Amino acid sequence: MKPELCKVDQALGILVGKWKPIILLHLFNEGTQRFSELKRLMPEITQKMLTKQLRELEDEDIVNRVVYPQVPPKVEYSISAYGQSLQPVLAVMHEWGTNHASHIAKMKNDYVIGDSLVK
Amino acid sequence: MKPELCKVDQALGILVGKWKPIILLHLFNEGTQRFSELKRLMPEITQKMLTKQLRELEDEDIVNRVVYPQVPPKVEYSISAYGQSLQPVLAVMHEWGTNHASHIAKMKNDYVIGDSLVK
DNA sequence: CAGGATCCACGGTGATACTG
DNA sequence: CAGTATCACCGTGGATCCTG
Repeated sequence: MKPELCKVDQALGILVGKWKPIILLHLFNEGTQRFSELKRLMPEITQKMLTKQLRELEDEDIVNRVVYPQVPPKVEYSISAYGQSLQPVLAVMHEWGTNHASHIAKMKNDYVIGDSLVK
Repeated sequence: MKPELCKVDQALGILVGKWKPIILLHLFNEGTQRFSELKRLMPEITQKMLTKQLRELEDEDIVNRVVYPQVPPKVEYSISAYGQSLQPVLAVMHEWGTNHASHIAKMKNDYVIGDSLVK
């Protein structure tokens, strides 16, 4: 079987990107946001990256981009109607991810205790 | 909020890798497999990549690696007890991914029809 | 059989500067 | 304000050869 035929990769494809999950989280939680508001919510992201990741999400019809023709410019981003369908997916991943973090922590801890040695 | 704090990234982290989803799919569907069997199931993967991705999944306690001390070597891989917890996650992603593929196809199709122009 | 070791190409990401 | 343009780095993945 070829990797392209694995549908999991379809979902993975739109989520992969250093900032995409956090961008989606903000749009889901805080609702419609302007470009500058998203930037303020994620101080470490560069404008270039924010633009790029938003464009990619827009191309996949996950987010809506609304431009107000005025000066200074105003652009609002929001989760599209179709994008709402991602919510359960993100919820499952978030839940599993939360548990996984503690699972790995516990594994390492057990090892240290059993070995009586750090590192 | 820092991207590292997004738990979705935890799940993403263990799934990201060109061959990981397909490897997991085979281990879930076909059960325990030898290294060479996995290689045969995925003719396009290189030995280096198969080894690397399996090691990473093993490090996350998703797959078990059992070495039989014999000549020639025999190594079997399987989904770990903990790794089973990934099944619902993959199922949701697979389902969403399947629908997404047709959604995007439909979008492009609508565009072509509405515009009466190809490309 | 199941890797390990190298070398290399490519794309994603970041820093910075500029613009309508 | 909301981008675009350019340059540079680095990790992922691939090709190839070697080994217990």
